[in-house]
Order: sequence, then C-alpha cells, then structure tokens
Amino acid sequence: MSLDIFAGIRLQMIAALRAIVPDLPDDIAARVEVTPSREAAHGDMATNAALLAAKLARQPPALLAAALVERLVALEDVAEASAAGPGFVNLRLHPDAWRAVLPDILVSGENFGDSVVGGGTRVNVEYVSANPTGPMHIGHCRGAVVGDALANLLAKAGFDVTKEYYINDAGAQVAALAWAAYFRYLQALGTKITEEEFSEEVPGGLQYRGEYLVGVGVQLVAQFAGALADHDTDENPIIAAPDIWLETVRAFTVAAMMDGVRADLRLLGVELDVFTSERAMVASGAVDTAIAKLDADGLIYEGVLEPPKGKTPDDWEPREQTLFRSTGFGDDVDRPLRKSDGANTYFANDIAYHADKIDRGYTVMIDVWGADHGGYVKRMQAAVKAISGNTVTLDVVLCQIVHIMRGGQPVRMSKRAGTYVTLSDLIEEVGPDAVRFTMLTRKSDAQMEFDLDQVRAQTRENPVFYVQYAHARCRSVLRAAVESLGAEAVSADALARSDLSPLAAPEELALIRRLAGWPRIVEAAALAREPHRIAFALYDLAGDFHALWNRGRNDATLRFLQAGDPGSTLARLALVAATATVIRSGLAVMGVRPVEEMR
RNA sequence: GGACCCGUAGCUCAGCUGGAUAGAGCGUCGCCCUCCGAAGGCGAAGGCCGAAGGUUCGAAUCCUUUCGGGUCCGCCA
Repeated sequence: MSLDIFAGIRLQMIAALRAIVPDLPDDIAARVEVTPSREAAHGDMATNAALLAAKLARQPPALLAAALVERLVALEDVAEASAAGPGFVNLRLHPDAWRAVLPDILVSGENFGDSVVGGGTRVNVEYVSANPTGPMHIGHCRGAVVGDALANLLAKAGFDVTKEYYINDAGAQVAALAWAAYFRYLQALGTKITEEEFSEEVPGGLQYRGEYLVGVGVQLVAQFAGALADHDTDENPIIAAPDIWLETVRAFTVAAMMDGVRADLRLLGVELDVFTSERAMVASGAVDTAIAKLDADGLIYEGVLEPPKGKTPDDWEPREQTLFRSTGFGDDVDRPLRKSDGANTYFANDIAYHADKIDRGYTVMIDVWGADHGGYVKRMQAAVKAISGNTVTLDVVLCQIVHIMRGGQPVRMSKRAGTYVTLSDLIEEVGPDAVRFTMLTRKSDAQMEFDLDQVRAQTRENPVFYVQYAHARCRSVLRAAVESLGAEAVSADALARSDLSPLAAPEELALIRRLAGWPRIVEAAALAREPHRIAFALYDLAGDFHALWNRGRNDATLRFLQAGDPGSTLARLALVAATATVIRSGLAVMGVRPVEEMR
C-alpha cells in the first residue's frame, strides 16, 4: 500500500469538517472529494466539502468554506488554502509534501499505486472465450486485451483475481467443426468425394471450409489411420456412420483448435488461470442442478412467448417452452431454457456455468463480451441475481467492433477475398506490445479504428511510441548517470535518500504532482472497470516528462545531469527514476513490456 | 416494434461516476534548429458537448422525450 497524498489530505479534510460540523453524517463524509485542480490558478487540489455540508450546517457554503480554510492552513503539509467559487476550498501544498512522494515511489518500485480498495474480494474475470472453431481473429483480440488488462488492474487494486476462459465446446458449432475436420480427414486418406458431395451429407451443410483444418485431417490419419472411415468397392474412403467417428473427431479437433488458441494467446502475452469446458460441465449434471434450483424457487414455468414486435420471423409458431422468469430480475422478457428438441439452450448452460463460478467462491464476476452479445446482458445478470439470491454481482464489459485501417482505408474482413486478418497476422505485423497498447486507447464500449500505419509511426500521435520513448529517455539518462557517478550512487535506495529540495522548477513539480496522482487513477480505473484510463494516464505522464526534457533543450540548467552540481543531479535523477517506475507500473497493468532504448 | 452502446473542435478521441473558464493529438495558421538533448519545440485560431425539456447550489455527466450511427431480438454460441 503506497502513499496516496490525495487520500491523506482527504482524511484531514474530513476531520476538519467534523470539527466544524460535529454531527456530520457518514454518508456525507463519504462523498467528500479531494481532487487535483485542473487550473494551476486554483492551486494543487480542491474539495467540495463545504458545498456538501452547507445544507446540514445551515450555513452558506462560502462561510463554511472560510471556516474550513482557517483550520486547513494550520496543517503541516498545507502552504495555502482559500475559499473560491460557490464554496470550493483550494489547497496548495508545501513542495516538500509533494517531493516526499518520490522516495515512496523509488522504494515501492512497480508496486507503487497498489491499493487495498479491493479488500481481497474474490473476482472472476472471464474473457476471450472464443469458440474453438478456428484461429483467433481481430474480433477476439480486443476482448482478450481488455480482459487481461482489467484483471491485472483489479489485482493491483487489491482484488483476488482469477482469469478464466470458457470453452464453448458443447453445441452445434463444434459438431459442425467435427464434420469439417472429418472431410479433411477423408481427403488426407485420398477420398474422391468432392466438397459439394460431402456437404450434402452434412446436417445443415458443410461449414468451416477454411484451409486451417487440413492439418487436423492429416493428424487424424496419423493417429487413427483408416479406422474412422468406410470404403466403397473401389477402396475409396467414404463417410462412415457418425457414431463411429463423430465424438472422436470432435474431441480431437477441439483439442487442436484450443492448442491454436493458446498459442495465439501466448503470442499476445495473455495467460489465463482457468479453462472451463462447457461440455464437461454439462456432463457433470450441473445444468440440471441449476435448473432444479431455480425451479424450487418457483422461477421456472411452461409458457408461450410473444413474437418480437415488428420483426416476426417467417417461420414463427407459438410454442410452449420451459421459461425462466427473468423479468422478475430486471429482464424484458422471460427466457427459454430448452430448445424444441428438448436439449438445453446455451443460456441454460451459461446459468449453470455462472452458478458454478458462484460455488467456487467468487462474489464479483466480470464477463468481457463482444458487442454482438449486448442483448444477452440483462438475462445473464438476472440469472446471476436469481441463482445467488442477490448476493453476487455480474458486471459485463462490452467491447465494440474494431475496424482495421490501412492507408486510410478500412481493411475488409473477408475470408473469401483473403483479407481476413488473424490475430497472429496482426501481431506479426506490429508486435504484441503495440497491439495491446493500442487496443486500450479507446473506451471498450466505443468503436475503434485500428490504424496499422499510425501504430507503427514514430511520432507523438502514436501513444505506444510516445510512452515507450519517455521510458527509454529516462533509462538513457540513468545509464549515463551510472557511467559518471557509479551504479551505487544511482540506485533506487540511494536516490530515495537524496536531498530533493533542488526540485523546484514548475515543470519538475508538475511532473511530481502527476506521479502522485497515480494511486488515485489505479483505484478509480479499477472500480469503474476501465483499463483504458491507464493508457491515457501514461500518455499524459509521458507528455509531462517530454515537456521537462524539452525545457532542458532550451535551458541547459534544467538538464538532468549537471556536471559540477551533484546535488541537483541526484534530485533530478530521483525524479527521472520515479517517472520510469510509474511508467513501468502502468505498462505492467497493460501487459506491455517497457523498452530500454528506441532503435 | 423493442433492448443495449455511441453522438464532445474540420478529423480521431479523453473528460477523474454531479463541480469552477470543457481538454489532448492530428489537421490549419504564425514563429523556432550552423553546435551543445529536434525520430521535434513554442504559440494562435477552432465548441449551443446531436436537439428539446426536467432534477439542484451546479449538468457534457443523472431522468424524460426526440433525431442520427452501431449491435442485437425463440429452437446460434
């Protein structure tokens, strides 16, 4: 737990307020904020305390603010306090109070900004969960990065986080996959059956015609030889009865696809803790158990749904189904749990899956989904409320579509035209760090353009470059310092003990204030489940650092290394080292590796 | 027809869960490198926060209505 200077001042602020308004209720105290000032003219930080308490104290806010000011100026860290506007109190701290942040950063290292707001709450973050029916593509990428960064962020904020992947290996999709792989198997055996002839034998027709299953067919032959096929009179391999091969091929192919998914995730630097198989869960009877539990609570009934208004499917027929009373928990209509053939719907399985996560002890669940699942949020939240008796919350983070741009033109996602961009293609082109950083430069629920040209640009408009460049500059200065002063003198511990009073330039203090705000940002981003804020915070931090660096270009006395002035030099090195530390701390959350130098 | 997301500078986007005069990058315009830290730097212009109501000390932020764009809507996952 590192020092959060804003939180510290806030506590003193509340104490001062209580001294003035003794019967201040806790819920009002909880709303007191101490926030960094946007305008330098307003000091370092401001509070809304007087505005909040004014009504209760039966005093005009401005008067209350004036009373607060009197008490606040007495505080050790406060250099100046003033009432302003409708009842704000602005504070300016002693530079020493700000400078004290630097040793804390240097001693804490990348752990600076760690928080305890999570309180060890067990959180399950489920993300990626791509169907194991082919290689990962751009659509999966954003969810993977957002989920992974969110999980890291929550861990940093003091939650006990599990990263989980739900393998959808139970439905019709994987059966279709098995048929497609089986065709490649027959081809590997040398069958004369054409794709079209084969497709006519497949229930629903042949899907997944991509070449990526060719290798699976070969592997099937290597393992099973001709045992999964029949042969006609010409010894030509033909389709055998599905009960001979379907289950075997399905399991084999899903395993192969998951190997591919894991490889892609490894390329992206995503490592999940738990992989849960839908099929295994269904086999365990968990779905029946979950439905029985809802039934016991009177939440299941047989009924007929109205057709959707304005968009009635052609083949609509009123049909009695097994329904879950999700409208009792905030959903718009009740939702079916069984298909007409008696099998469970995907939703039924998903209820059981979330019930399983609840049983495993998670009190907060976060699902990261694609925007196309937006219509699914309410029913799942309803189900979680129902089955947990309102004790567990489900937050859903939706990731909107990513449009890939090249040369100012959208790259069309078409398998047929060969412009289908797989995840591994993308990583090969721009590297995992740029992919991860860029995916976090937008709010996840806003659409995003991923500009391949910009991501590789070595300019300020590319945040990846701009932040990495700031870190590299820091490291470059520190390397030079080691050469002239020796590694011992430039170690984090030594810098933490140095006299920091030479840090007095406005740009230097601005940078320190920026660094001091890092713990607040981590907490707020974690509570809002918005990892993109980390990317923006690092961009702002890098901007402040580059500004300071640029001052040194015009004014040599502001350069970090001052020959003949070891006092200033060490103080500035402490600032540089602290900056690099916070950048690394943020990049670690994003899963991006810091670079030591730009090449 | 309904649900959810988005709408902020010419463009791409932030806006710290309701705070003060709404920010950044790109683009535009004007300055600044013979060298010592320029894969750039400084400054300016640019806004009815889609629109209209409401809630209150205070709204880009919350509520209602409305207009645009996106996603989705029983037996896909």
